[in-house]
Amino acid sequence: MSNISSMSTNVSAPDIYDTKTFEPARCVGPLISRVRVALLESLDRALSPLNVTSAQYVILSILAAGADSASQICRGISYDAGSMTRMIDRLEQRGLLKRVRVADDRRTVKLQLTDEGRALYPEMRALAMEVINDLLRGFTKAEARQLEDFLKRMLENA
Amino acid sequence: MSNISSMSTNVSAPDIYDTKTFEPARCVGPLISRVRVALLESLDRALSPLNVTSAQYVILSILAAGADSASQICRGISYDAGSMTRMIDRLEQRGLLKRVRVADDRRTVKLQLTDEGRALYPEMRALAMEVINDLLRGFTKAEARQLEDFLKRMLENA
DNA sequence: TGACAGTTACTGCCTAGGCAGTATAATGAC
DNA sequence: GTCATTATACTGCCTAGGCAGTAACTGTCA
Repeated sequence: MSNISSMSTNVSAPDIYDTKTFEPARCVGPLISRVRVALLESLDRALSPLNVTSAQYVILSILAAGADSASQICRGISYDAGSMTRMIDRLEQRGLLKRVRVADDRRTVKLQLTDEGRALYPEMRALAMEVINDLLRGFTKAEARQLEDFLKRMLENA
Repeated sequence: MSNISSMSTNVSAPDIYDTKTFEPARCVGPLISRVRVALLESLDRALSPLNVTSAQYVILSILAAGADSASQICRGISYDAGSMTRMIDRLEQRGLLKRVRVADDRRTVKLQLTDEGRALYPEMRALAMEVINDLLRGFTKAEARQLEDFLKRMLENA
């Protein structure tokens, strides 16, 4: 069976779960939620020596990936703009980043890592990588790439 | 490359991500979080006509799967016991379940679906199934089983 | 140019989960 | 049989995200 619609018959792939056998508590939904919880718990534990939470790390990693404004980050990860304001407050208070008003668009505040943020980020990144590698223990690289592919396809379907 | 350690050399599978190429914002971590958000958003949208939230549905589905006490559910999904008390309050107020004190262990309260809960649950289940099937659009059944397997293996690693 | 819509950041309010502490009941050790 | 330990549910407090409303600002278009 192919998951690609036939050009001649236009049939689509069958539904994965059917009414007779669908077990809500055992399908991919709860699995994804539980994996996420496990991941965040490990991440918080790993980052705690640096006095950084997993949520803070997420923001910093997006910043490090090139984003530089609050709204940009919010769009990128569907994060609430109000929460983002307060998250930035905390990160600023923690000394990891700073707000910089820019002249060409006085609505936006540019976000920049402080010296401490720049110094600490590689450590966070290394710890996070360790956590994820550990969660993927026993996976071949091909399997991991396939998992990424599955998740991306689910996102495209949403 | 095999993901099974060789018996003679005892080498383990290589790490999935390495320091040089690891991109925190593009690895499985954020993907899982985003898929979860997308899933819950769709679920909430689908269940809203029934006046049930995705969080409430989750509890009911575990109840329907055989669990019958609060602590049992909390253990099953790593849910906070204090939050569970209030969640049950809401579900009771919504008329979907009821607390039943039992004689053999007077600490526990048994949770039972009300008539309305029993009547409504199949509809919730059908809607949830639709949401997940939609998220898995284009997947073959083999791919979906493999995704489940990947997630279970990650949970075992945690 | 000036009204108007869209964007950005922020604030107040609400909800919900996490954590710590408590009361009651059951269990186990001795 | 009594006392300590554990289990269960609950409560208060805190934190953080979602939503709605606001103010400042930009860009557009009549």
